[in-house]
Amino acid sequence: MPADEDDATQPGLTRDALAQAALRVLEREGLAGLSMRKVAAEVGVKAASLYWHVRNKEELLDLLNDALMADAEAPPRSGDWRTQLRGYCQRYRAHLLGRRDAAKVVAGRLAPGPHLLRLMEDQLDRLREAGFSPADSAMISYLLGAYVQGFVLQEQSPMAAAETAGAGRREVADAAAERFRALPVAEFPNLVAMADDLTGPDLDARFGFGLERILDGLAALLPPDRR
Amino acid sequence: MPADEDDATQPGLTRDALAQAALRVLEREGLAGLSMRKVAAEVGVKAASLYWHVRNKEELLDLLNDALMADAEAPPRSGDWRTQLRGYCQRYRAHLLGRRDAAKVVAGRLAPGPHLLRLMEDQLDRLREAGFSPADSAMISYLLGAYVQGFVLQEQSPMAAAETAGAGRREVADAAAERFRALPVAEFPNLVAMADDLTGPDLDARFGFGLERILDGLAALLPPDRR
DNA sequence: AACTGCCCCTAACGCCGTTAGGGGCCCTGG
DNA sequence: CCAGGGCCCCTAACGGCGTTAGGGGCAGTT
Repeated sequence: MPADEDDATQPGLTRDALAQAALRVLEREGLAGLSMRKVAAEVGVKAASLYWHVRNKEELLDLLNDALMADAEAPPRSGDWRTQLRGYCQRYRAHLLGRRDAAKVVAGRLAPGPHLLRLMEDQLDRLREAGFSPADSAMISYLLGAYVQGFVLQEQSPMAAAETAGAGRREVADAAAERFRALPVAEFPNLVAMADDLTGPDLDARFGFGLERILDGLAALLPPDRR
Repeated sequence: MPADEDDATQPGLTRDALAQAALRVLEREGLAGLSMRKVAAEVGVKAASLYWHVRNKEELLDLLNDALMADAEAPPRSGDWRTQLRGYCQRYRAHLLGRRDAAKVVAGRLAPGPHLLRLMEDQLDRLREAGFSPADSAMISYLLGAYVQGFVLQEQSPMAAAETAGAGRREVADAAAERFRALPVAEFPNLVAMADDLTGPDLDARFGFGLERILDGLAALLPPDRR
């Protein structure tokens, strides 16, 4: 009977191998298409066998959540605090955007995995070094996380929808702009007038804009000589 | 045969009645427990019948999304722009927090429903009035939305998990703090030291902190005499 | 009276998460 | 050498899910 499916069947199944398999299934099928049965098949095993390694799907998603963060990198430790913090947020966004449905997996998961903890630790360290108080540093970390995750969640979901349909990123934005323009002008004058501003496809610029506003606000917390 | 279930069976089924039923099921069972079959039962009908009124579950979720925003209220049009904008964000957060799984339903839904459009229109109006350019106003609206949704998503999900388990909001926070404190100090000195700051249960304060930073950043966009 | 939409039904498809229970395999201790 | 026991996978099944096909009754129109 032919046995080997693709890979790590050799050394027996590890939780780590499961996480990697889940990662591949996520990339291929999206979060909605990620099922126990498919992950099991990915490692060459039947669905029920997964429950030996994992309590339930929720726990598998925790593993997946951490695996998604495994190769996230902190920005170089050079430049002022603002440069470093900006680097953090932009890398985080790019990282999430680069993996299918990553924002949906990450968002609202209660416990950060070890890889994310490592990043948080480093980020807090830099915040302290920049001169923020411990309490402020913690809140800032939370603030930045909420912004980046919220932003990516909104920009990544339409991409997922677009994959379902045939369209690309550009078409989705155009369709959205069209919907705004089609609104009754009497009732929604601003939405109609700003349709292009609201739906413009340059999400990088929109993300950067918000980020700079936040950084401006953070700078005001520091004594003038440390800004 | 006894027929009447509870309500709107009288005038025939409307999409609006469907949305209301979905809202009730959401409140009772949470998003994970919201199924076509349950919504159908809620209106006294079998599951397949829903497909006469709605293309698929996704479309029902769109209706639900709008229904969730139906009774959201804009803050009073008094005070300076900062007061009004703060009111917007705090009301939005409170509104989402007040309905079970609302953040999950709203997050990443591509098309805002009519009720949300009305709020956006009003918010844009006030931004313009405060002196922000059209392009800036659009980006600011997006920024605030991302922050509030991202924040609420992170704070509401543990509540959902807590419902599943037996714990309350407080216990969840304590458990999280315990996890941070239990980390190896050598590797995560900041996380251990700031465990209380990171998991403190006063989410209102944490939300307010981030919000004020953002508002500070926005103020810098205005000419000094309009701040 | 026949027709035509409207609105609901039953039945079924294939998928899902999860559990019960069984059976090989290998390591260990007698 | 053999018995026991953990480890790891299996088959089979449960109830629930979204969705579709096809049918039927009831209204209003022609």
